[in-house]
Parts: sequence; C-alpha cells; structure tokens
Amino acid sequence: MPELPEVETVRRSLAPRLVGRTVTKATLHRRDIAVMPGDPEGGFSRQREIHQAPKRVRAADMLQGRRLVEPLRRGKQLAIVSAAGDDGRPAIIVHLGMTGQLRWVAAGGKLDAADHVHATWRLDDGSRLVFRDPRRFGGIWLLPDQRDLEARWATLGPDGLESSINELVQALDRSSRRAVKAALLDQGVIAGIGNIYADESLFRAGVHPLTPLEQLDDSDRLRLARSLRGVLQAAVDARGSTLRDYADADGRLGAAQGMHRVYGRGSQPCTTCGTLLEREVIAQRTTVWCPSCQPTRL
DNA sequence: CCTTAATCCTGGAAGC
DNA sequence: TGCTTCCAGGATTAAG
Repeated sequence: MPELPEVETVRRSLAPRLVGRTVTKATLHRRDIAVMPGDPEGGFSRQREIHQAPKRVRAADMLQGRRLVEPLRRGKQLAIVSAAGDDGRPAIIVHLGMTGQLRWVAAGGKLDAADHVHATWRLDDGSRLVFRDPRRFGGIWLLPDQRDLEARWATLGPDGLESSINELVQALDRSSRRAVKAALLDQGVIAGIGNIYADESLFRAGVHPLTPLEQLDDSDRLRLARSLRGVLQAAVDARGSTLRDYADADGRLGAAQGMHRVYGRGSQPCTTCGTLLEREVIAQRTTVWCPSCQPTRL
C-alpha cells in the first residue's frame, strides 16, 4: 500500500532515469485509468468518466515529444513533469492506489511482471516507463500545464515529509471532534499518511486512535508531529514497506515493514510493554494500538 | 459538522 | 485437493 515513503522511494529511483530524457512514444492502454483534459473535474475521482464515450487521447497530453525534468511529489501523488515549452508545461500525476507500480525497463529489457500494464512511455534512450496496477485503484491525471498541478495540490494539506514540524503541529490544531486516526488519513489535513504510518505514528506518540482531535493538547500535537516525521523519514531511509506488491522503479523491495510495531500485529504483545495489542475498525480502516501505551482519553 | 456504507478491483489466504 | 468466501485498502460519493 504505497503511502508517502513508498511514493518518495519511487520518485528517487525514477529521477535519474527520466531527467533529460525525451518521450518518443506514449501509449495509454486503458482509457479508464486516466482522467484527461476536459474531463469533468471532481477531486480525485475517476468513477464519473468511466462509462462515458471514450475521448481521444492526445499524444501531447501523454507527454509524447516532451523532455522530462525532475519528478515531483506531494503526499502520495507523484508528478511526471516536462520541461517548459511555448505551449506550457504539461505534467502527469500518477497515483499508485493500492497496487500500482511505476517501473522503468532498460533498453532491450523486459518487465518481469508485464500483466496489468495500463500505460507506457518510451524514452529516447530506448528504455521504457511503465504504469501497471492489477487492482486499478490507482490512476493517472493528464494535466495541460503545471498550473493545473499546483491547483490540484493546493487542496492537499502540508506534506508529511517536506513541511516543518510546526506546520504539522498547526495542521493538527483544529477544533474538531473527529477521531485523530480519521484526521490523519485525511489528505487535506496532512498529505501522505495512510493506514500503516497513521497507526505507527500514533503508537510512537502514545496517542489513542479514537482521541478526538480537539482533545489533543500542545504536548500531544508536538509528540504526534515528531513521531509522524520520524516514522516517515525512517521508512524512506528503509526504501518503504513491501507487504506484497510494492516495489520501486527498479523493482527493488522496501525494508521498512520490519520496523512496524503495531500495523498487522493485532492481538500480539506490544513490543514495549507486552500488553496484547487491540484491533478494531476505526474510520473504515483496520486499526491496531496498545491499550496500555496509548490510553483512552476522555 | 460528522460518520457510515457502498463503490471501484484483483489475488492471496483462510475456511470448509 | 478444490471450491468458496473473506479481506486488504485510497479516495469519493451518497445517505443518514
């Protein structure tokens, strides 16, 4: 489940392959994984356009003929960005969803997992960039100009890795009764956190996942912000968590799953105190916490 | 303002 | 062994 650390690892592994290269041929194999210019806007949903009459995919919108610069990331979203031209600076957002992968294949090489390939970009050195996604929860967004990228990313909260601790603290300072776990999963609050790193950071901060946001005090918010940053940074250093499908652009697996202390460990003993970890669905997600280290707050 | 359920989808694992 | 069922989950929309 690619969250911020996994997407950042993909971005870093992709950057040296893409920067300075020109896209010689771009192919969209499935119309319904892409939102194209002119499609009805609607946040990040693809549902609405799936059953519409197919719209013609313009090669230029797929960055064909464009020279690529450093890929960008905000939260879990990765942007393939082209160099500025007279007609603007088109970009493509890739969201990996659950099982999405961006893989780079050297010239003459072949992809070890070639099924469920939905888009392909051939580069001027003969290599290929491939988007595959068996479960198709992910998708791509074709943006005519960098301004469209910025507009879209303006709806996201501060990035969990790139913003300051103070910005994260402020993002958590809301008079809201919703559970802190639900808030952490909301990309408009802080961008990049998913189920794994939400649980891990709450554990490290000693905060119960059901604690209403407005009940957190300054000390709680600071601990949570620091835990969040620490967990995300450590996971990036370990090249992300590979549970099943995740791999970076070169097919390398991550090692951060070895650092998980609560995620996936329901009813096992807490690594700190030995208490059996609780497991319950909170905010539509399986949530695991230590009832002793993360006491309920009234 | 908030939560919940349903939706998209595939494949691995667990259950019988 | 072979079938069926369940479950994983990011983000959105509709409903309560």
